[in-house]
Amino acid sequence: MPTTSINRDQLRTHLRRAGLRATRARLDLATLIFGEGDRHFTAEALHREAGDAAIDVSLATIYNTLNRLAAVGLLQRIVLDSRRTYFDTNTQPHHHLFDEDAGRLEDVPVGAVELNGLPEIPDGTHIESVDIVIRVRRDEA
Amino acid sequence: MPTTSINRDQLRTHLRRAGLRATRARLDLATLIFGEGDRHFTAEALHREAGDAAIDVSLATIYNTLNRLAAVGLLQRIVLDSRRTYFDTNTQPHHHLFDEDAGRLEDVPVGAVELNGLPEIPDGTHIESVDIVIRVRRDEA
DNA sequence: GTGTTTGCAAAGTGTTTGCAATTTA
DNA sequence: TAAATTGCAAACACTTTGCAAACAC
Repeated sequence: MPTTSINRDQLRTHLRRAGLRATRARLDLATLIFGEGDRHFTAEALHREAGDAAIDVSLATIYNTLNRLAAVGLLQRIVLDSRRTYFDTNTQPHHHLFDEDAGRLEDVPVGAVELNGLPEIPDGTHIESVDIVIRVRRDEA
Repeated sequence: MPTTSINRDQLRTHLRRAGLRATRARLDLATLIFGEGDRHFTAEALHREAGDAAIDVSLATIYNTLNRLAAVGLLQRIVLDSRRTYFDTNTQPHHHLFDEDAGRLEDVPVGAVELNGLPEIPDGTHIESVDIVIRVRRDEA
């Protein structure tokens, strides 16, 4: 039994701690989402995956759940373009590498990028996040 | 007369060089867009601004024009969230600071951020861009 | 003249919302 | 039982597209 597997009780606890009711839909989705290490996915992809796993959840509930999980910090939202919003189970600070042609998103550990010095920020504000996205494309043939 | 002002002939040349026909709509829009130094704006904002300036251009043409200008490198596109796509007249490498509460986008000169080392990128790909967005929020009262 | 661009309205996407029915605690 | 959540369909905001008329070169 892999150490990464998570059982329903643990998920239930996770949800409760985050102030969310442990409904069937959320437990089912959480199993998919947090079942196996770090992952990136879109709402649409998760919906498809749920369907394949015979988990019957509406797209509205997918969005509802993802938004809540993101709001409580259990997921990170990454917007790549006006058509693609990904969710990331890795909520530690890190960056992203996006393959525009394959539409694939990968984590880049913070260590791989050294960032020195940040600009002045406006008075009365604080930094919420520093998002770095490295976009790559397939070389021309 | 400020040195930043650009006249129609210069704009006409810019467009031609980029392989775009210098139509009335494009010249009018280019005047707004490139008329006064670096700026950030959304398609919607530009449409409103055009209306205010008695420039009669449809939203479809705004998008069409912005997309072409971005495609030929005269504008940079910046996606901040799934609802907001900004265009930036500054096409030099630089980063962005986004005030989430005010919805305001500012340039951050490359010099203000020192980026050392980038991750390995997949074989057969090249880096298209490295986008850094620093998101700030108003401090709680 | 010929190919490009425009404007309109209509179609698309991805996401959110209103609300009654259901489920959770 | 009260409050939260679900599912559906309808609404949304932003963006793109099809096509005939207008225009640039």
